Amino acid sequence: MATETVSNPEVENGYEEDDDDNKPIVFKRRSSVASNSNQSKSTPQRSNAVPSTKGSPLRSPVTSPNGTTPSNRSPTMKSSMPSSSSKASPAKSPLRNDTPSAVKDRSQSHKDQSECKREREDSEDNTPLSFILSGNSSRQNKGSTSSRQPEKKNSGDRPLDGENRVIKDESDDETPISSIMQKKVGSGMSGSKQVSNDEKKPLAKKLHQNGSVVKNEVPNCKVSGKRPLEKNSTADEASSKKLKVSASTSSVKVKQDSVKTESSGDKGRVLVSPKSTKAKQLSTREDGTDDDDDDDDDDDVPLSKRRKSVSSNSKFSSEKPKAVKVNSTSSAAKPKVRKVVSPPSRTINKTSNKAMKGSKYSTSSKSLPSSSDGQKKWTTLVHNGVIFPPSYKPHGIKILYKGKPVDLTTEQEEVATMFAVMKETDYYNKPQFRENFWNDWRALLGKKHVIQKLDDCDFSPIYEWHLQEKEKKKQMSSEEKKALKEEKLKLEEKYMWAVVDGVKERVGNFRVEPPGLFRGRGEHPKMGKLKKRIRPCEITINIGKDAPIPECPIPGERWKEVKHDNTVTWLAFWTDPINQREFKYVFLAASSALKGQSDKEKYEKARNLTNHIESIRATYTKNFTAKDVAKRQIAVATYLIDKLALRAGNEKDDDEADTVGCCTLKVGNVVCKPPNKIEFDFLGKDSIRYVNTVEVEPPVYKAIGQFQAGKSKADDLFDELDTNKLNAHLKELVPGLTAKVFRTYNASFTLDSQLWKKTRDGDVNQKVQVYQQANKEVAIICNHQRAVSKSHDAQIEKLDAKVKELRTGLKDLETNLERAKKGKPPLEGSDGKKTRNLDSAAWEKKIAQQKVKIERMERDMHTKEDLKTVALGTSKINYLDPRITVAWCKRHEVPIEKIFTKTLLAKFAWAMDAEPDFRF
DNA sequence: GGCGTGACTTAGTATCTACGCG
DNA sequence: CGCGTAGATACTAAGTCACGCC
Repeated sequence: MATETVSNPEVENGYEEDDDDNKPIVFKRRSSVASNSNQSKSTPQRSNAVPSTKGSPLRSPVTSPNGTTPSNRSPTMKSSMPSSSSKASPAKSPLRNDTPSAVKDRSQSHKDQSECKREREDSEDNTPLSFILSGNSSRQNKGSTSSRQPEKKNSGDRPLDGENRVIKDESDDETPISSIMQKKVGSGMSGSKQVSNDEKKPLAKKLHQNGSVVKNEVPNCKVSGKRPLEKNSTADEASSKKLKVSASTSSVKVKQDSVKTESSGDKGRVLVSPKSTKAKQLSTREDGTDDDDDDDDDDDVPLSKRRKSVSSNSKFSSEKPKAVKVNSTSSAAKPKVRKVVSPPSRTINKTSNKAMKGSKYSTSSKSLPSSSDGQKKWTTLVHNGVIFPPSYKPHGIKILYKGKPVDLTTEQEEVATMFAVMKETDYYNKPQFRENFWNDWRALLGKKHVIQKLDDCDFSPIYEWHLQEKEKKKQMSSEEKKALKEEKLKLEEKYMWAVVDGVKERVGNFRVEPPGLFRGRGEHPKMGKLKKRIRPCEITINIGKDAPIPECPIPGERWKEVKHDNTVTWLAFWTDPINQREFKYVFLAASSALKGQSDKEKYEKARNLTNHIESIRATYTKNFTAKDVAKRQIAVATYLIDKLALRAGNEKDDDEADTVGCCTLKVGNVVCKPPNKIEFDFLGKDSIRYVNTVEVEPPVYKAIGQFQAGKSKADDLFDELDTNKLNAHLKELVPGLTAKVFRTYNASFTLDSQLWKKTRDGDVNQKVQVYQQANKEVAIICNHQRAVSKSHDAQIEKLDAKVKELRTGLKDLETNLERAKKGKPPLEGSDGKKTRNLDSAAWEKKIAQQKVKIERMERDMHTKEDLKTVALGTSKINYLDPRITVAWCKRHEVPIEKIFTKTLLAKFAWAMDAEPDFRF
């Protein structure tokens, strides 16, 4: 929603920026630690502990006219705001449930809506529609098995009823890594003024302003970025990084003092304070422009001016003027050279070769490949290729055919084992899976084999054996396990790293996929097919021209081909054995500078959409009634993508699962419900079901009706449209714009506004809850679902039992209080033991503690129930601009590691020095 | 324009790990 | 101090989108 820039106490009271960027931020450490994740996770709100409506078509009760089962998941629709026009329809408060909390929710949601409306009005409509509207989306899961239901959307708006409650233990946190990385949110930071300033302004305006961004442009993660990982990294690596830090700092004109070394505990990380060097360096290097200037001084610049400067600095924005540039990465970039084997990289980084041998990794301070040039992704690339899975060791266990043991060759046994092992999975009984498996296995058995029918095979002996092996493994002593692990590590170590332009980077998937049975999602026509073992002769290696060619790990075999293409980022690839038209690539890990760079560009592109969203919405709104059908379809499709965060929807082949996205929606996926609601029900990516009923603008409603007219259910709704046309159109509006940018935009925008709006004073765990709530909003908008864990019900039951127990205890305490007041001794405990005699005050204290405990546990329970089908991780990893999170953590003194795992910290290294007042 | 190829991001789930609890 | 779990990571499937060719 439009950011309601409610003035934030935190801000006002202030955090102040330490003007001096040089000081690392130190967050207060609170004492006890145990602030467990549980608490941090729990959301205060309780959603009716409701029974999941598995299976039932979920509709948002409110929105769906027929009010089907209230679903836990059905997001309440917040309002069906028409897109650009600011006539937000009055809150329709579609609450799904009327539990007391829901009621509360509703009122809150009304409020939010009106706020939202107001904001939108003056905010030039930047609120992602999806956020505003997706409200009542009730999505559900694909499969029958797991009931993933969509969450109600409104939740975020619900009052965090537990928010201010003080919870014992919760206040503690350890000293955050973050603190190390963050800038102190300290005193009198100009930012605070700016912020409050900001607060009065419509978001849209703000968005054009904030200048902090510039500083945040930190393509290079090398510095702070990698620090967190060092903990685990080898000495070599660590040293290399340190080197790099210094190298880079010195190589660029930067304020050196912004680079800090600080140790957290004894981890000894090297950190860069927020307004770091990196940013400057990078920006300098990258675009050849030097942001430096804006940097620190920026703080004195009114926000209003700042944002502009940002734009001129950020790649994307700079693109604006020149259409061409915009696309830097994509279009402009790749073209011609792509296929050409890259020119010899001239500079060979000698150190890197050495480095591979395990010595030092001196870091070239040079920069990241800037993808703005589009073509060259690296100059030197050194790596050791890929590692292959061990060859199959036969176990000799025989399957039974019509009750009798059958001899199998090693190869036949291997495949039989793949199947046997899946005995307890859903796949095992799926006809399609069995058929595909049988076809491939039969080819190995040969036509004349004793085994003629899969159904007559009994694989349980192998399955039993498999279970035993698993158990054995589990029973190993921790020493044995450790030894095994080390051995594996030793074997793999050399494949884990690559040196890119002199920088040691982790390789993502350096293991060649082992053979197995294809586990396609949903009703995939190829499920169960044998994924054969990949041999070296099928693998193409991509490596620097002057780097040593990795030795083929399988004796007597060789690579298919060795290329030296520096316009691509893959290190190796092979063709997918299941789909010969596709490839499997080996890339660098997400923590690499190369990935970080493109990640940052992605977010900048989305962020730039803020500057155009208004006109885009105006355009499509105008075209809802266009004469030309194609034009109208584009308008409506864009609207849906914007409003509901739908995926583009490329065409699919028959040999893939039958799923759709926006452009491929079928007439039957959409039902018009007068007067102007549309019910969506389709399988999207990964065959995750999307069920949502939304109110749309009347012209959209009418248009959809027209698109359906005279067609059968299986026909394309948008028959004049495909993703190419849609994206071509979007590109006309804003260079570089494609359908998926809207998802990123909506997700990040939502997070940003929710955080600004909802964060209140409180302890860290309460704030973390606010974050999670916002994260959940996003997950719901994007329809990120997960299967309910097998043990979910049991866990809830357990918690429930505990709560009951606690309540009984509470009663006893209350009885004893009464007795104490009357001067009577306490009753005996349930265990028959004598209870200590206490005075009233002591009993009261105990009662209060007990209540807190109960509330906390109930909250945990509800959160668990609430989130059982919502996957928060996906959006965090892929859609939420980490700078929003970093800035929020800084503003509110929340240790960043409460939000990001170690891996995510490494991945988002480039974002770590975002300013506290960063706005998406 | 439509289609196939290629490269890269996004996705859910399987498996591993670390941590709190009895 | 072992056990069970939740959370983190690994794995790989399934998307998006650009390009080049016809």
